[in-house]
Amino acid sequence: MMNKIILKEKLDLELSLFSGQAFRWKKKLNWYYGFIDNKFLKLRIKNNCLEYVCSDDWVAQDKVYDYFGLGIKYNEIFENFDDELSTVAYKKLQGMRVLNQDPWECLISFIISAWSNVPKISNTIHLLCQKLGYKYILDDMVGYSFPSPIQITGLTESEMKSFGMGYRGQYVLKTSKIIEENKILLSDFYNEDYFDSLKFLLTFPGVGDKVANCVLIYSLKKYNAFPVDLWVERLLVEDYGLNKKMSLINKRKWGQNYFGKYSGIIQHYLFHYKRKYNH
DNA sequence: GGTGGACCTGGCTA
DNA sequence: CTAGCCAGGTCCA
Repeated sequence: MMNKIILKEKLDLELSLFSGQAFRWKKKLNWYYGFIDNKFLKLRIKNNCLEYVCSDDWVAQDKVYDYFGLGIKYNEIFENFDDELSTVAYKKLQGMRVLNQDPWECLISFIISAWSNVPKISNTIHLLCQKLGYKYILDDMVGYSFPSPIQITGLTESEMKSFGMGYRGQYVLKTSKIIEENKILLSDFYNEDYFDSLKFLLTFPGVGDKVANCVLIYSLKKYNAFPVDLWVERLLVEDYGLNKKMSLINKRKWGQNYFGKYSGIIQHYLFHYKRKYNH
């Protein structure tokens, strides 16, 4: 059954799903296949509507709406912020939304992402899901749900290695154990502020300032989170005149201070713009 | 508190 | 085809 959401905000699925914030979406014949609220579905844009079809389980409209953060008015954010490069990036990448992904999947995905590259990250996550996830079928596409913490704790080191996790395998295992043993619900951090959430995320092995800020901006709605990766660092030095030697944390703080309340959303535009157009 | 190396591994490019 | 470089960083000394 087809579901429709009328769009008031601009939404570009290609840019939103393939700008390096999510790693598991697949495109086929104008449909984008993936998981929202842990259920397999497909999406497309048609006549200013976001259309989606679920596989087995129903996905509520507000979950899809929320996944793309459609309640946030990007026009206001960028119009109220007078900065040349941000404006250029915004115009060039209109419709790119910062996603609100599942925090657990996001945490593990970004631990895996450290010092790696997107094709490899996607492949590793895919192998993990294929091994443990629940299998869904929609049309001729197969999807595997993201495994729970307790499922991951059951894996052996050699299995982790076979997914291509490298040294990150230990981090993923340990983090899963901590979450499982302490019955931690990452969704509780929707109600905590940025600083407390950051402090807590940093206690997990394999989670440093960059990964923590990714989890905060791409899943926990902390819109002032500001991940400083290689690209953003280059951008801050080359385009905003920061001293190369400034520490990563101070670069992050500078970004949050300069770009303001929605610095994380602006960051994502600048990040993708820099990577795509301005090597 | 801040700094410099080491680090699994596969994709990518010469 | 193969070598060598590089990648959405983190940890530890």
